[in-house]
Amino acid sequence: MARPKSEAKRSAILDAATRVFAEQGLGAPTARIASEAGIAEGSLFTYFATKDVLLNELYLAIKTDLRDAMMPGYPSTESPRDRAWHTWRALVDWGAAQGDKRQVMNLLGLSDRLSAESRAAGMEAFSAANALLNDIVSRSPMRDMQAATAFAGALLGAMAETTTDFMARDPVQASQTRQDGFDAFWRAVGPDINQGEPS
Amino acid sequence: MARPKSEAKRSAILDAATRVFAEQGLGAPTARIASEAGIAEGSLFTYFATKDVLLNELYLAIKTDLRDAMMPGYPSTESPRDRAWHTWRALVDWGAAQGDKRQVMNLLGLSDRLSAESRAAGMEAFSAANALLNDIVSRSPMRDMQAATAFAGALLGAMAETTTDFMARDPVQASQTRQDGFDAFWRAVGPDINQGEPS
Amino acid sequence: MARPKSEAKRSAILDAATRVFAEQGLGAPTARIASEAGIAEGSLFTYFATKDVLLNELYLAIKTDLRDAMMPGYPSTESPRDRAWHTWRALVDWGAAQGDKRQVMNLLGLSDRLSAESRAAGMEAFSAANALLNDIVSRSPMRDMQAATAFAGALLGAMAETTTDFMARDPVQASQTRQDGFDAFWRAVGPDINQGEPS
Amino acid sequence: MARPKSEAKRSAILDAATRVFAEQGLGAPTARIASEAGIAEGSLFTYFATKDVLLNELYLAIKTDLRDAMMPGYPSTESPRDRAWHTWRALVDWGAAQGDKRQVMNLLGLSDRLSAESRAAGMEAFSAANALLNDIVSRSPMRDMQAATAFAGALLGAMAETTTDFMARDPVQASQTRQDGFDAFWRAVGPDINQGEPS
DNA sequence: TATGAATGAGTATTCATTCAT
DNA sequence: GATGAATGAATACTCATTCAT
Repeated sequence: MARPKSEAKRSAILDAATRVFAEQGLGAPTARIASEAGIAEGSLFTYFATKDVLLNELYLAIKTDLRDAMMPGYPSTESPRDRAWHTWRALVDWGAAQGDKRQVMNLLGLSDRLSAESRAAGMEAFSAANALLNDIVSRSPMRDMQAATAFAGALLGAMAETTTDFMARDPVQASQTRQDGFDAFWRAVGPDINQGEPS
Repeated sequence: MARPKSEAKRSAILDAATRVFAEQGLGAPTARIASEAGIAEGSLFTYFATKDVLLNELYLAIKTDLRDAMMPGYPSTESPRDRAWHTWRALVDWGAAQGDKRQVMNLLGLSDRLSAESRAAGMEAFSAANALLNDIVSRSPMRDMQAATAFAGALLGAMAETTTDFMARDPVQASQTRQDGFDAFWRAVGPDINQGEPS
Repeated sequence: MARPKSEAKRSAILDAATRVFAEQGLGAPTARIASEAGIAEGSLFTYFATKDVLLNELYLAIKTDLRDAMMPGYPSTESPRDRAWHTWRALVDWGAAQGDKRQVMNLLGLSDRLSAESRAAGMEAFSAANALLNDIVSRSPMRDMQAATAFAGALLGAMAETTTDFMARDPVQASQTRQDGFDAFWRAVGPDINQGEPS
Repeated sequence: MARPKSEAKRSAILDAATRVFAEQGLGAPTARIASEAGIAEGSLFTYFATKDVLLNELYLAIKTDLRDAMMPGYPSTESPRDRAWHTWRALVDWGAAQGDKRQVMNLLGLSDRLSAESRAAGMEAFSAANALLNDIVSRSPMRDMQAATAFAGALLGAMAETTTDFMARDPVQASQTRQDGFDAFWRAVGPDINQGEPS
């Protein structure tokens, strides 16, 4: 095969797209992304057939990146609270460190150009987190809710998102904010105080 | 010719824009909005000099609408928890009822076409809510945080948003979900149990 | 209405398209046509929504032009041969005078971008000629053929086309060539010599 | 490495081009042709330096193919009418059997991408037919025309083309149509009835 | 003021051709 | 010679904005 498609080039495009979309929104020209990636305008379409394909694959790449950031050091055998803390910390630190990725992930999440398949695939990446949430919710005051686990997951995402915003806004306090955010989350979703042991 | 430009037409444009942006994103053509509003393509620019002006004024209009929805029946003299509940309920019901407005508000919030002034003006609209949050936070475990009130406000917004999503997804359970969401919020931000009185 | 769509501009576009397509083929850029018509690149699409629409409407316009060229002075009450001669002459003179139109009509006729509707509408324009052909064919040696009239019409078109080519190639002999072509056509399709009267 | 470029591959490209151009017009991508021919995109340019070269050589190949189809069994010693009939039959049968080739030949004939040389070379292939036409025309009513032989040749081509169309349209009647077409041709171009012997 | 035609810069995508492997 | 990735000019069509009516 003559000059195989370079994985490095593919990554360069995804990285460039992340930067450019973060700066200019999803309406940014593909030509801008190509030049940012250091390739010719037309070459982008060798790697991603259309802009929509690029958008969808970028979403998956970012979700995968996030998942990979949450795995290392996961304390499977510790208490739910410890595991929740690990997850929270990874989530929030990733968001703070990968500002562009986080922003683009949100942009894509709201966009109508994301296919249902991509959305579903994006969720699948977090089955581990779901198991944890199940565990937590079973002892939570929310335990009787319909769709309690999904709701808890959504709250986790939303509260972590908020926390990340504040960490980015005031980096000096970042580690304290991270803790405060988690405490709030744990109060909201953690074990029922009148019922369970003090976690 | 005291007030030549018709206020009704201005509203029609804002309403049409809300509908069209919700359906097609902020990239939707102004021509589409004009036709949806029942006016000529060019007339839109009599009311809003550029598309960016329209975007910014739409944001303010929606924020104002939301604020107006939260005022009636506000129980100024009741307990913080009652006032918080009123606020929560208004917020979440508005979101559920005004799906398009909520969606467009989020779209605009993420957009880079929103001026800093608009963003600031959007916040100002909620000074009443801020006073309440101040009150709540002073008795909350978060009381020692930097920017505690702002953080609590952001959490309120994020958790209400999440709750609204779930209410829209399962209308049968909506009123229960609304309550569950509030309970979670109150656990997270409400008074410190070891310290304050049960509100 | 503010500045109504100008019929003159529409014609200018069709004329420009005829010239440009004749010179560069149907692949010629719409931008070229617009500039040739003296309007802005985008204005072309005010008059013809897509290039395909332009192609189809151009075909109809040319066919109509041809039909209109064949009507004046049609000797309805004369002998078939006289009527045939009038038709032939009009056809062949139009082709010689309107070289670009003839060429583009052929180009479009072969193109797969012509809709079935356009093709059908293009034929309808020539119902008068068909009546004449019917008349002629009934006395012709071809009278027993399946689809004799259609076949005779196709031969008329093909032979006139050939004749026009030779007239254009040698203008000095044009009027003689026109006559020779007709004579050949009449021998081929005209009345059976062993049977009918010498027309 | 006496003849490194494979003749088989060259033919495969020409065949593929015929099929693809017939289906999609001359604007079809070279990449499509290459893939249809079972070779790599770039390899096509080893055999044909540019697309225009391919177009011109394809034209010649088709013309040659047609000429070769007309040679076998040519009754050199028979009457002009018999020889004409043989020629007509070969021509028309080739057109009916080789629909794609005929169509592409016409497409190319109208195209401005065909060089004058190719056009001339295409004609040369038919010197045998020209001799025959000369013979026929000398006894024809057209005998006094300027360029009579060329005109007769053009009529032959045009009438055969028309006949082929009708044969393709109604295959059941094909052999009858073939005969009817020839009869019309012979009436148009054959010997002068008042003068020559009944051929 | 209202209208909608006119404008032309901007955009995703295609494709003949080149060239590193 | 064969391959197919790389290139960038070219092209149809869109759309915010202007302006003649």
